[in-house]
This record gives sequence, C-alpha cells and structure tokens, in this order.
Amino acid sequence: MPSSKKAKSVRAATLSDVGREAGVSAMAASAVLNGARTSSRISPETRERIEEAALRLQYRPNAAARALANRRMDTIGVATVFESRELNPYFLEVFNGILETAALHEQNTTVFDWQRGAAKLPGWCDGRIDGLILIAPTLTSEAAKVLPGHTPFVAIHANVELPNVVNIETDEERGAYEVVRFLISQGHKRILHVSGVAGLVGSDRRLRGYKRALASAHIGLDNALIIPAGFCSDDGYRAMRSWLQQHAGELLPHAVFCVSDGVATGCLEALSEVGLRVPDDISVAGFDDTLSARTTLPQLTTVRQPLRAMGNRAVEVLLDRIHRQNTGDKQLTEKSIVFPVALVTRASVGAPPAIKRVVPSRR
Amino acid sequence: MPSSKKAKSVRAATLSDVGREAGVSAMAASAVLNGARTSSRISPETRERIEEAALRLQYRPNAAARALANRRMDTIGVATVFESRELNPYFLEVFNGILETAALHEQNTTVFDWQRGAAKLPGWCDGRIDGLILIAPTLTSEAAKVLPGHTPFVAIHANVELPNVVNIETDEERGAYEVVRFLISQGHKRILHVSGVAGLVGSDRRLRGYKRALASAHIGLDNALIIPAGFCSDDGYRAMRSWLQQHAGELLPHAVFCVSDGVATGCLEALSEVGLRVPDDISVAGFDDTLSARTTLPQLTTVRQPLRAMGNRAVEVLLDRIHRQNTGDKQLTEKSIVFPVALVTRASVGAPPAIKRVVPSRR
DNA sequence: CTGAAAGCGCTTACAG
DNA sequence: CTGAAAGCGCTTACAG
Repeated sequence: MPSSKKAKSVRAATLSDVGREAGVSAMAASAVLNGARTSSRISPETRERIEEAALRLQYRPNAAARALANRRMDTIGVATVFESRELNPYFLEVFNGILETAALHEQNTTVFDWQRGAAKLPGWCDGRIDGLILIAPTLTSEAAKVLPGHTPFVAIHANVELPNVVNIETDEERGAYEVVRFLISQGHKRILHVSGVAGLVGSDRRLRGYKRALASAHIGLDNALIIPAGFCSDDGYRAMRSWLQQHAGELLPHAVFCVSDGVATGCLEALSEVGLRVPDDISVAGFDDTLSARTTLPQLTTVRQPLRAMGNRAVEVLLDRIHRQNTGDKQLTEKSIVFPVALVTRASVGAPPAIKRVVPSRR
Repeated sequence: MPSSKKAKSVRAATLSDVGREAGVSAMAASAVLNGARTSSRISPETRERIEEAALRLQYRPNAAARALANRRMDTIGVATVFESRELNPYFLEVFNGILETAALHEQNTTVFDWQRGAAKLPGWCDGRIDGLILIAPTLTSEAAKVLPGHTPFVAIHANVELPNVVNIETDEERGAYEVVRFLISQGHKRILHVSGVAGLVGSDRRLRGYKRALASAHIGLDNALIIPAGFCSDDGYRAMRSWLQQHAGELLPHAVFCVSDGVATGCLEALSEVGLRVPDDISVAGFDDTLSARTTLPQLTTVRQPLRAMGNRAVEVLLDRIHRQNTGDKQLTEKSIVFPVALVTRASVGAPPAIKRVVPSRR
C-alpha cells in the first residue's frame, strides 16, 4: 500500500466553501457570517441558506486571515515578571480581571514572561497583539523610552511614569496610613516597619503613609524602627529575625507593619521561632490582601487593593486606546487612574501587651 | 484646518519595503529574514544589504500574514477554570512551566478561562491556536467526545480518559501512600482523612493511597475517619469544625491527612479555633505543596508534584503532536505520562501526644 | 440585493 | 544565486 505523503487532512471550511454550498459568493457568506454593518444587505432567504451551509460545514472564520485583512488581531498582550523569587498570587487576581473583560469583548489574551527587562518587548509588538498591558513593570525611565510607538500600552502599578502610557494604580500611601492609624487606634505606639526595596514607588508610598500616620498621632519617628527588606516572605523572615537578634533584651515593638503580605508571613515565622505569639505578644499587619493573607494563622490584617477591578479596567482602557489609535485620535485622556484601597482587619492585630522585651533568640 | 479622516499612520515596514530599500525582491528579503532552510541561497553581500535595510526600517515580520501563509499561528492555548471559589496557586506553577517552554520554542501562549464546561472550546479551535493544553479539566466522557478533531490536545491532570489526548499526571496514590506511611512512622495510628470531591480522580487516588498505607501497616480502616469535603480551604475548615463538634469528648485523631494544602489550611484554622496546637496536640498533612503550604504556621508536611516540569512537558508533547499532525502522522505514542511525587516534611507533623480528647468546641 | 476584483503581508513552488 | 507568480482566507471598496 503506497503511503501518500500528502495525507489529505480535513481542511477547515472557508467562506468560498460555504458560498458554494449555499449557491452564493464568498462575499455574501462573509457579510452574513462575519460582517458587522454590511450584513443587512443580504435577503433573509439567502441569509438563511448561508447560515445553514455554514452550520453543515462547521465553518469557523480563520483567525489569521481575518487578522491580516482587518489589520487587527483581536488579541491583547499581558506582560509581567512571572516569578522573581516567589510565585506571585498578586498576578493571579489581576490576570483574572483581565481575562474576564477580554473575554467579554471577545479578545484573546496572550501572556509574556518578561524576565529580563524590556529587551524582548519590541519583538512582541509585531502585529501579534493589538496592545499590551504591563503588570507591575519595574522599568527605568530610560527603558521606557524604547517602548514602540505604534502599539498602545497600559500599565498597572508602574514604578515610573511612562510616556504616553496610562498607569492604573492604587492609593498605597493612604492604605499604609490607614492600617497604621488602625494599629495606633488599638493602642500600639512603637510600630516597626519592615519596608520594601527603597526607590520603588510601592515601597516609598507605603513608607510615606506609615510616617504620615505616626505624625498625625504625634508619635515621633524613630528611624531605627524602619528596616529595609524586600517583598518576599524570605525578606520578611530574615529582616525580622536579624532585628530580633540585634535588639535582644530591648523593648519589643507593639506591632509590625509589613510592606506586603509575603513579608508579613515571613515575620510571623520569625516571631514564632523565638516563641512570640501573634497577636498576644505583638501585632502584625500586611499589605495587598493576597491569598497568603488568609492562609496564615492568625490571618492577616492588611490593605486590600481591588486587583480584579484594576485588571478589568486595564482592558477597557487598552481597548479604548486601540480603537482611538485606529481612528487616528491618539491623545491620552488621562495619565493615571487611582483605585481606592480598603483596610481589612483580621486576627493578627490585637491589643498591645504589657511591657515585653525581646528574648534572646534561640540560635 | 481640514481634519484628514485617514490619518496616515506610520505603517510598519513590509518585506517589499525592505526589498526595495535593499534593491532586491521581497522574496529575497523573506529568505534572509524569515526563511529557515532556503536562506543559504542568498549571496553573503546581498544578505548583508538586506539585513541592514531591515534594521534601518525596523522590519518585523507580520504575525498574521505569516500565520496565514504557514497555516500555523505559532501559538498554543491554555485552558483552565481560572477561579472556582479560590484563586488557584496550582495554576501559577503549571503555567510558569508552560510559558517557559513555549518561549523557548518561540511560541505564544494564549489563555482561556474555561468557566462553563466545554461549550466554548470548539470556538477557540479556529486557527488562532495550533493546539491546546487543558489544565485540570473536569470533563464528562460525554463532553470529551465533542473535542474538535483537527486540533491537538494535551491534558494535565484530566479527570477522565480523553480520546486521542495525552494526559500528564502524577502518581497521586503513591503520594498519599507515602505521606500516610510517614505519619504512621511517626507513631500516628488514628489518622483522619479529609477527602475531596468523591468521583474525581484526584480525590479517589489520594483516598486509595490512604487506605493502602493503613492496610500495609495493619491498621484497620475506620470509615468514620474519612470525611468528604472538597479542595478549598473553606471545605477543610467546615469539615474539620463540624467533625470536632460532632465528636466532642471522644478520642482526638493523632493526625489529619488532607486531600490538599488548601483543605489543610482550613483544618489548621478550625483546630486553632478550639485551642488545639499543631503539631503538639495533633499533626496535619496536606497535598500539592502549593504556596500556602509554606505560608501556614506551622508549615505543612505535604506531597510535592513537579508542576513546573509538567507544564514544560505538556508543551513539548503538544508541539510534537502539532508537528506530527502536519506531517500526517497522527498516531498517539502514549496515552499518559506519569510524573513522580515527593514527600515534603515540615513542621506540621510531630509525634503523637499522650491521650487527647476533643474538647467541646467554643460555640 | 449580489458579485468580481484587489489587497492585507507573507510563503512556497517554479522558472530562469 | 535571484525573481515573477500564485495562493493562504478574509475584507473592503466598487460595479452592477
């Protein structure tokens, strides 16, 4: 038996096939099956015949051909650093919002892992996506200038101002202010702040909120109570542990305000290691309200950002920009959209204990 | 000033543009810039001229045109139920592996949220993707039959056998067996199992491993110690709490083996609520080793699945299938690929306490 | 109301 | 070693 090299694979039906089957032209089929405004021009009978033929042949419009003709892929890109040192539940929630709204508008969503700076970014803007959402990019202003001009961008939590890019962000300073005010309202005065990477907008704003809250309650700022760390639980663990070691015998803070839930998780671990109980001996608060804020024990008092809604909005804004670009109206209506945050109180914050000193750490 | 309706947008350079700039034909440019095997046919000088021209014009191949000509999108799809009741860190790790390998092969990755059964699936197979990875699909055998025949599929942790679909899974029974054997080796005998949804392959296999481990240690099976729950932390919390309420005054189990880390997290919460300490009063083990296994306190003893590697492999297998399909060789070489699992011991498991009874719950 | 033509930007045979 | 032609499947003007 001769093996035919060209195995006649079941070719998908095209508009011509449908047209032939229905006894009309391919354009008529196009108008009925894919056309938006021109579809009214086909008579009801013809229309029905075409629809039946399409059904019979299982016609599906070919995405590539349509994209080529329309100069539009109906696809948005999402770029993020997918894993720095920890998998990032923050992404999960933002992305969920993005997918939701994209599906609503019948847009595909393709994801890029943006591990090494902006280098690969221009390559993604070759027509395979109509626009790009940058999730929490940490770009230098320098790198931002390299963003291709023909592709619309939207950023979420960008750390620098990007020219011609809408940034969707949250009022982090207010969030930090409120959670620290809450700690103060519970009677805490000596409040340690485990901070993020200095220079990043996220860290700086949260630090500012912390300082403003102390000032508003007339609590003097003690720089020794601010320790730079990072955003991961490791960072929190290490920062807390070494602080405890270095301050053995001294007064324990009443509470710890951590720059992120991940950091707070690490703090809890370090505190538990030296036998300190949360919130009985010391209170802990986080920021972000990610998954881990609810899997710690006690669960974390933290600041919630409407990440899903921000994802929704990012898509809306991006699609709007894509549409405007096509109509030649490239003007940016707004540079930044700020979402509110909300204090979430859970069991990790209690009343301050009587005087408590740092016990020498076990190792 | 007359507003020109057709704003002359900066059209991206095409192969013709590059060809003209370099004084050659578009095909020559194609051969040099995009061609794989035919590129050798161009003389070095011409090649250089073309490459310079491309650089000067910032030429980028148009993805849609290429896809149309090649009948290949260079894009793989990933479908999953993105959020059932909890955001799913399991996805994060699998997806990371998928992105990694896809990028390696210069494939795009587009994500579909598969909320409502298989209904929308055929629509995604219209040429916009070359193949599809189903992550943890819960399909009926019935629905599986509707999978379009022209698109290659790969599943990860599928719950039913899908015709003509490779399934990438783990040896969950062995994982459960090993973690329960470990509990036994630590001296635990009365081991509660908080199980998942009955009938799902994942639950059933883990339950089977639990039973087999007990049997192998000659511990009689007590069906009262198996409680059906689900996979979320809520499920675990509720299951554990009501068990404690219903068995107030009775013997406390030595240990709890939970069907997932999420469930284990909920258990920890319920146990802590009634003042039971883990692992001093009771030990707890999970399954999956997701993010939350490390954010609980104490951290969870659990079973690790190589999710990232499974994501890597899923892409490899899918690309292979896509390639084979194009060459007409559609035969499935293997139906299932089973990855090993590994016991991960952490602080949530200790030695069993002296006799301990369930105290009446607080409410 | 309907169809023939041209074009989107790329490839793959086929000639030279 | 290089180019003219035809085609991938769809659209959008343009004729009738």
